[in-house]
Amino acid sequence: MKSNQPPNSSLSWFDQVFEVARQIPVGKVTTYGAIARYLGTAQSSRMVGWAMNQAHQQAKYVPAHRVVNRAGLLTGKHHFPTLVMMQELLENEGLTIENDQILCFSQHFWDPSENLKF
DNA sequence: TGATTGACCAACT
DNA sequence: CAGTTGGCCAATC
Repeated sequence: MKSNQPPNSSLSWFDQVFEVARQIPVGKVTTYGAIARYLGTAQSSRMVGWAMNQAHQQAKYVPAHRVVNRAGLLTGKHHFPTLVMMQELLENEGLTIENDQILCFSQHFWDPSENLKF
């Protein structure tokens, strides 16, 4: 263990993913690539998904259900306690999901680079 | 200790 | 037009 964990300065790239994910407003969704791109590493979108895997491990609540792939598909639903939990959560926030795909995805898409831009 | 995987995206062939 | 590979950071085997 004891990987290369930074002492206590700025958050790691990994922790920044959780920070951005927590900033997603209710009823909005974003993509792995959008978060990765916001952090400056669009090609690291795979790690965003891996970060979500560790999301439940974080002390802070991370709305991983609001993070989907570029096609608006609930690719990460399989990692939730129940397969329908992710869809239920999104539908509970006013979204419409059909066949594991978010309808009107572009309308509910929330880009951190457009809302969290400095 | 090194190699592999992981909820993706984009470019190249 | 469709299939394959590269890439990034961190964790697991």
